[in-house]
Amino acid sequence: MKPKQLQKKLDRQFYTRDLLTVAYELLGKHLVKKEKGKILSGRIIEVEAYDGSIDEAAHTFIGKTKRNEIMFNIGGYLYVYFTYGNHYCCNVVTGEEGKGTAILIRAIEPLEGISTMIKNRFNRDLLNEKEKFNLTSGPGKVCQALSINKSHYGIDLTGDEIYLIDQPLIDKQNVVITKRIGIKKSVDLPWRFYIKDNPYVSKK
DNA sequence: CCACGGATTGGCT
DNA sequence: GCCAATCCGTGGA
Repeated sequence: MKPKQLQKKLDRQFYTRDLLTVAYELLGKHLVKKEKGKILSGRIIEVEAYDGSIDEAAHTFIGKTKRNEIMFNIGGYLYVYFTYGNHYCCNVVTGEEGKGTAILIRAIEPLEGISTMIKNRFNRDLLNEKEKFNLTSGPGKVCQALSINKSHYGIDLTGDEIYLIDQPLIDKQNVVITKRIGIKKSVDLPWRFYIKDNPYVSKK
């Protein structure tokens, strides 16, 4: 890790650009969560883009509701939703105000605060070999490991609690662009981006 | 008020 | 690979 003063937080301008551009560029960036002085962070390995204007799988396809309203903000806010009765998933809102676009963070590679993430995920202090890559290899897992829940809905990512740190993408030649998974509508849009061969990529 | 299904996960076959 | 768990948001009556 670089010393703190050399780290550059991604700013509003980064998030307000085109959905797919931001989705691609999120790969390799560091996601940071601060809570009670503890820092939890990881490198973004896998994302999916959602655009309510043309994409039936997006939560904003039905228009603005109380649940999805933050997705219509200008880029740089956190959209957290609850699903399947158990899981939270977090998204980065992108674009200009009113677009209804966001990017689901599907997997990260743990960097800082790993022991806390283990505790958050499994309520234990140690992992067996099988669990090592099970820590943050899915959208629900990422939120559980970082303790992200509905209380973080709408957080401004240019603030100090949850934010992203700029990093060069060292796997540029290893980015895979393919169809999204776990959805039933608009299944053919190639809006899933991940780093090939990284062990934290979620299933398939 | 009620019915339905989901941007998932983990356990079992 | 298959499937149940679990509950809230959404839409229709």
